[in-house]
Amino acid sequence: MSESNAPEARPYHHGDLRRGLVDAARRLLETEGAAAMSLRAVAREAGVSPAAPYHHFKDKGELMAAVANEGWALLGAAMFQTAADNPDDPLAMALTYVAFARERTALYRVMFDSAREREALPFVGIVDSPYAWARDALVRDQTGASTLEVELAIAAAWCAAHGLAEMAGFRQFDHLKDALGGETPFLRAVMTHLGVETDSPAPSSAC
Amino acid sequence: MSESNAPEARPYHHGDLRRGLVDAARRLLETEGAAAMSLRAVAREAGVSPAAPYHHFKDKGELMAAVANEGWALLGAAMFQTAADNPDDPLAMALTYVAFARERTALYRVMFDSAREREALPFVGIVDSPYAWARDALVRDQTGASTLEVELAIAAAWCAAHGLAEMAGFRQFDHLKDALGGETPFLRAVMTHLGVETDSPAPSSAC
DNA sequence: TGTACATCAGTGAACGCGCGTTCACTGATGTAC
DNA sequence: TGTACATCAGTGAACGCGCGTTCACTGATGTAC
Repeated sequence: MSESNAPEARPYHHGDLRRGLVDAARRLLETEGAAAMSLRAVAREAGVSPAAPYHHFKDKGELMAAVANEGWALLGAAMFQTAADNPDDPLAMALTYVAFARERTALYRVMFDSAREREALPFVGIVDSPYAWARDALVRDQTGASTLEVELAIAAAWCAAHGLAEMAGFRQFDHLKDALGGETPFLRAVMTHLGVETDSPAPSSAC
Repeated sequence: MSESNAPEARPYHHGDLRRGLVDAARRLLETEGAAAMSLRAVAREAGVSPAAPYHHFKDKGELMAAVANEGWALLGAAMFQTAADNPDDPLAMALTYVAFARERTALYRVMFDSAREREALPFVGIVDSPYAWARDALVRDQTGASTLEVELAIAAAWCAAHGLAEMAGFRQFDHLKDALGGETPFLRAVMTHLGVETDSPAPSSAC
């Protein structure tokens, strides 16, 4: 009650500045965009001097990497939840992916760029593996499919989701969204077009 | 013969500095990447003082826009050529798109970002319209398809191509490329998976 | 329970840098007479 | 054909800015005795 409504009159020691910096960075990315995300701005946002972050991260790159990891963990958790709620529904998974990327564009860009160099899919090992879930679902659907075919299917779905996530906001598609009754129907329609379907019975080539 | 082999001892007036700046920018994007592409660096690369560009572009943004236009024109020309060489082959078109984006990553990023705000597809009106070609090919394939369905198909193919272009370099896919015998087979496999096919006889829902 | 001291996590001032942009200028070009 | 002059397209120095990073420092914390 009587305490100041300023940001809590932080004591000299922050408590968990590492966490605070990653959160501040995410906040900045969401509100100001990628260009505004300097180390100094992050420190400012966290209410701390420009030199403070160096007690927790070697350099700016290390902070960015931590932000990317955090982002993948968040997305992983969201997809894990979707998988639990909608078993055997690749479309629902894809829509969760796209929605996440659409809602946090700048964060998603940071995540995506960090994935470029990785050996493994970013999900693996971060959260108990939407990748594994996707693989299992596809294996269940397409009995007899080789590992290679399944991995190809996952790669394809991921590409489709990424492409859609980055393009869904294009003005060029406004009239399509209008015609279909909103953004979500548009997203569903495009993903369906690309073969990502609910409960997909895998259109076999022997028709 | 006797002339210096230095960059031609440019006279005081450049001749076509506007053109020179756009080319210099493209060169920088290809060799140094997006981060290195400052207005000053472009002027330097073009062999001109930092103030010179302001006689041809209002500000940095206007130069970037010109570079993006140039890029779309180049890509448009490449796709037009592909269309001429491989009629009725959406897959070939898609592969050309992906190859262009893969070979000039940074330029493609600039182009893509510039497309975000446009009303119309960037191709339209720049080069005699790969978009129109794509539409015609699809209309030919799927007689009776509504305009909306055709436009949805194009949107989907574009998303797929963009996603693949940005992800094809991922380390995660190395073993898939190896297993399939190289990058191109990998690209073909993914695009096929996403329904972009050579001479596509459009898998109808009445199977 | 109290005191000395090592360790940790902050501060704030300073560094050098490259950026976008502006300014007064000057060299080159072309047109009028 | 020659000269005066307006216009255009360059120059180079300067501006203020925010950046990443380093430095010597100091305040807070916890442990040993």
